[in-house]
Amino acid sequence: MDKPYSPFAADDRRPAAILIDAVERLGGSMRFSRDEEIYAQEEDADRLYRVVSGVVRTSRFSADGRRQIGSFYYAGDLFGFEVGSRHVFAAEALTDCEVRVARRGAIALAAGTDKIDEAILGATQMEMERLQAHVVLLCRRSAKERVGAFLAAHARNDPSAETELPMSRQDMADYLGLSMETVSRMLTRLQDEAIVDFGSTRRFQVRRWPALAAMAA
Amino acid sequence: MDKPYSPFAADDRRPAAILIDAVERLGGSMRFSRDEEIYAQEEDADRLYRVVSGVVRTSRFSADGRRQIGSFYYAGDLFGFEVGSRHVFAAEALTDCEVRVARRGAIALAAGTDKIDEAILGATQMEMERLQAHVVLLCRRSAKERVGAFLAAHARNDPSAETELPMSRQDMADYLGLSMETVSRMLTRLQDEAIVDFGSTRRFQVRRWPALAAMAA
DNA sequence: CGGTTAATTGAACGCATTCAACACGAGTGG
DNA sequence: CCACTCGTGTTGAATGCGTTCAATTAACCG
Repeated sequence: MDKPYSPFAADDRRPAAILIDAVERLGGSMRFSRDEEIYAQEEDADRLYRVVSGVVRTSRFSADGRRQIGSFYYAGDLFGFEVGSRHVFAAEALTDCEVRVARRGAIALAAGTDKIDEAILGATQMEMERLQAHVVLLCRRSAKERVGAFLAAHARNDPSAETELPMSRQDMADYLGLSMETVSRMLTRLQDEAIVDFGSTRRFQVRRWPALAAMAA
Repeated sequence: MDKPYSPFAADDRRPAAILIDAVERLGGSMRFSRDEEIYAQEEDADRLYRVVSGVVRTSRFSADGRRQIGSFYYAGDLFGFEVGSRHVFAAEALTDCEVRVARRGAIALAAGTDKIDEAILGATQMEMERLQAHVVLLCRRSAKERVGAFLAAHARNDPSAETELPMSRQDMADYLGLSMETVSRMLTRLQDEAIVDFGSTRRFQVRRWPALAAMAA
């Protein structure tokens, strides 16, 4: 099993091992093209998903049309268990992607109900940790810090390499609770301060990791 | 068992029934006076708690000293299971209160590991729903809407009765991601618009429920 | 009562938004 | 190969919302 990479996951991913395994063995493979819906807001949440390749985005529209991005999921990540019996967020393919899907019932049969509950609990708690960190980020941090933290999360696996951002500025904005323009401004500012260096609009290189990492804390 | 009241809980609290029961039967009773710590940030999370009387607040200090309030828990609410093995938030008595406490291990022995995992999973998912709603609130809503939603959540059980707010303006501010002054200003504004009516600083009556409820959506 | 903390109000500031114009890149067709 | 277009991203200027700092008032508790 290849080591999963996710900028948003907590470091310890052990509890999910059994789920990853089960989805891998019992799941069917599906392909989605860019912007295609994987599941809808309010849809029954009786499946577990794992990204094989590409990137998935979860989002939610409020009554007034404002969009909130829940998270981004990368190759190796599990998703679709964020909440109770119905999905609060919809999931869409951010890029063309391949996803493995397994019914919860099938996993429970194969692994035992207690095992799956324990594993889902572990995975859910990791997700919750991320959410709590996100609340703090949104509540207590400036636009520059939010954007910096976002870049740091994406670069953290290999800060010396060039990092690709698969999502649009609008996606970043809707995740960070900012306007697209502010995201753009903060990016140029981080660039002006020689903290990062954007080769193209969606590729960047970290110049001063300590300064960037400090924003993620 | 009296019906639990919590302004922040999701409507369906069924999954937690077994936990409530277990904590009730196996737990010991503890009393805390105002502002006393129930458990600390980073402390081991091997216990489950249930509020018998009074109000509990969970909070977290970041490195730079800024405080974030996680949630408030009222009589009947379970808390202490927000996340993995260590508490991310600390818990304090907001008012003098009585709390029942049980070790997870004891509950598992009595109810079976699978049962407790299932129940904790259900409770965790409810907590996550609240967190997701909170993220949307913080990301996408104005100060007035946030304060309105907060009041609506507290008044929703009995919108025609007078509602008491047990927490300070600063607590509200740290929960809503606003400054204390802004909270105060928005409250007077809601009062000026005849949406609510404050008899004293911590007691209010809803005047126009539809207008207030609209902010909670 | 006086002393203390909590809450409100005012004024000035600053950060992020909004609206608008412009730049850039990829793809298309002449 | 260049002109054109469309989507995406950047930049500028003006506005406004929420913060900050400071002063005042209200509630609480001895």
